[in-house]
Amino acid sequence: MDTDSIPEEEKRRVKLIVVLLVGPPGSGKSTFCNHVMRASSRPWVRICQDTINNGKLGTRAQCLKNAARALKDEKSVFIDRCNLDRDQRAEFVKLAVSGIDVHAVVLDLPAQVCISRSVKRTAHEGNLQGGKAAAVINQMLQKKELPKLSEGLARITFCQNNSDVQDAICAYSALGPTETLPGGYFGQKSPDAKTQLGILKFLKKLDGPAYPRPDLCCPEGSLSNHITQEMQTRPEGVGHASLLSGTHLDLKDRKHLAAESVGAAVALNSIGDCAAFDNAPTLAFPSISTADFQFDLEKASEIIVETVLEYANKLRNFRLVLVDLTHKSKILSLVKAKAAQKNINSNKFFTFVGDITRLFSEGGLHCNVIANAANWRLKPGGGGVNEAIFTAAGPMLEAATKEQAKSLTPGRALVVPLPSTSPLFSREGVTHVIHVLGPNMNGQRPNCLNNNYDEGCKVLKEAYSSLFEGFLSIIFRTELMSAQRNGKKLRTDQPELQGHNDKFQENGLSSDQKTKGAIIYEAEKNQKCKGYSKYKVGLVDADSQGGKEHQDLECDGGAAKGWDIWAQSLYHIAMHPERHENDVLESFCDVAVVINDLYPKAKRHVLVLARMEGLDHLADVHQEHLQLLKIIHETGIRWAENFLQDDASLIFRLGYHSAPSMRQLHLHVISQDFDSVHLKHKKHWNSFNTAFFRDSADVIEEVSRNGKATLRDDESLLSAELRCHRCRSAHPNMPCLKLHIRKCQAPFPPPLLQNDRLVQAPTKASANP
DNA sequence: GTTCTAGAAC
DNA sequence: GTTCTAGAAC
Repeated sequence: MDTDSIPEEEKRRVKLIVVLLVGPPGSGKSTFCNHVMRASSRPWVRICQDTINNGKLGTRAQCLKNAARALKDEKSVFIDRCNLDRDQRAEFVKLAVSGIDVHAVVLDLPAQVCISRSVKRTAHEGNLQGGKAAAVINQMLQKKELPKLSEGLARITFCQNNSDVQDAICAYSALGPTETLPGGYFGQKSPDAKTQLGILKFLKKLDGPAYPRPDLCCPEGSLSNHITQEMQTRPEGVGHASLLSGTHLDLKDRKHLAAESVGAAVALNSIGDCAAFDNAPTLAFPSISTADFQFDLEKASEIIVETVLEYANKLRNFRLVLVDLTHKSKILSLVKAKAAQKNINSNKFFTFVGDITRLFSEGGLHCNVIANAANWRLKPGGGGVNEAIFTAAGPMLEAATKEQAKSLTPGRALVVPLPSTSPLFSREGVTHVIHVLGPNMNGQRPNCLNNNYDEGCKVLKEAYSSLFEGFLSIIFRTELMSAQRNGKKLRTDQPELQGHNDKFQENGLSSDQKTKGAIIYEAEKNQKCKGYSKYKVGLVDADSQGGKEHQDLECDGGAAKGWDIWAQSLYHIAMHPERHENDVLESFCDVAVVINDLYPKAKRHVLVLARMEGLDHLADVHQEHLQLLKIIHETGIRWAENFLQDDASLIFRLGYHSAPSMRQLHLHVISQDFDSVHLKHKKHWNSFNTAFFRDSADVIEEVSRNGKATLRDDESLLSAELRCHRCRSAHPNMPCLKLHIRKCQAPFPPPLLQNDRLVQAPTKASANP
């Protein structure tokens, strides 16, 4: 974005950032910068010492000079050099003056990875390639000194694998010109480590707030034993978090904070699995209705665990944290016990003792969303969590809330994006507050249910479902905003879809976090449906979707569910893209994965896989997956457009097979030349050129309107006569058809030219209305 | 999803 | 001889 296009008043608020990339050659520093710069709406300058001198190696002084010049031009800066030790970083840290933050992004990938990348390079800017790379990198890593906040850095993000890198790219890509990221340590790494430390070592050596590992259950007996022993000797109320935050913190100055695994029975598969959740979107929530509203604790804990269980498998990478101020909290013990019984994944759900308004600053637990046990008037005061949150957030929370709704009914949740000026945002990294109103059993408070627990349990369940739905929708909207920031808008002129777009723009992480439309989340009342993001704009009546034949989307943990082994390869790639690095073209913000079709049926044919359990095929798609469908669509469009840059003569169609052979929802992005040796059978042709193929834009429209897509999976479509997709002429067999389509240049049938079903180069599109 | 095979149809 | 189809195996 050109700074000239930023309005004057905005310009004054532009928040500049200097990001020092820290990592040896081959760690992906330049790639990181390029990804962010391509996707970001903020102006960036990449300063690379390897090329700064007219394309040749330059000096640190030149880098500094260029950085200062870029900042003067109100451009944020990437310092793309190794920056491996403190001295190398020091001069750049001095660029931090008023209004300019200096961050570090540490690309701490295994040395072998960096060496292997460097060895393979053929055109590295610094001419470090081939065999000498290994020696140089090993030498450099000997001197590595991980950065610390005390050097003067405002934020340090540690990336230890590709997934961490992707997350960091997303975080920086999503930053508008006036935004910044919360300060502190992100990711987990002891700044004192020279090499990858054993996990216990690095947990004990953190020198500042970092994510604690409350959920730590190590498969190796030695570690868990060690921790158990330490817990036995620590002062009461001081849990893992304090232990993990290490010896540099004065425990006396801290409130007693304890993070506790609620699923201790579940051992993690590997330490890597723990790390995957460190940067996951996290919702911290208090127990609803059990304090002032005097709801029965036993029943409440049952409902919490039951609802968490339903949501825990809906998305791969997020965390839910039940928070209470006191270690002796009965509700925490009850929930802990019940969650352990149910074997809930302790990465995704755990309890935490602490002040919900100071989880990061005092407990090192970063939660980007917190829930408020609100009152029906959505007003501050009244003590408890409500008063604490309104006080900590400042008056802007009341104003932001008021803009959205004046009151809340029991069982509902209201998502309020927090203005970036709020201390909760800047200090704790909280981007949204979700107000929740639970059922009341206290005669001294409004809407008392007089011990009617049939109704009470129903309402409490709705309250938690609404809360979790609100949280998941924030994740989806954030992903979508990120997609839109890539400079592409959803390709649809459907008024209904446009409306959804507007909603996202209003309620996503906009630069000033302002919102207009109110989104009230309500639980799906039909217990048969386990959908999770049904939302409506404005204050709406709670109505049931009643009678809809929703499928149970519960996760099966990877079981075949009737799919043969050969049909599961896409599923495995979607669930574990890190294990298929050679196949994965792009992993988009943990939501979608792009791969080449193994047997492409055209010159260009890629698949966009949904990274969500339980979405085996189009039949599993419902209203709650709308955002995901849009992200997949957007990703597909982006790939089509990339291909068009290479070959403007191509035309793409995006869609789903009504009844795919392979498990895991996947979007086909396929060029319409159908020029491929793999296109052999009638079934191949008809699966892309009859109603069996459902255009992505139509699917989105149908799901948005009807909550599901129309499927045309009758076998007769696949065995229908062969017809050219352009001129509709019939052909006796595949060779004849293939001969014909090679030369047929007839315009596409009118239905294909509507609703953006075809993606083509702009000049072609205008010539082919 | 693919490959392979056998037999039918042309 | 070539193409198509269906079924089995993976």
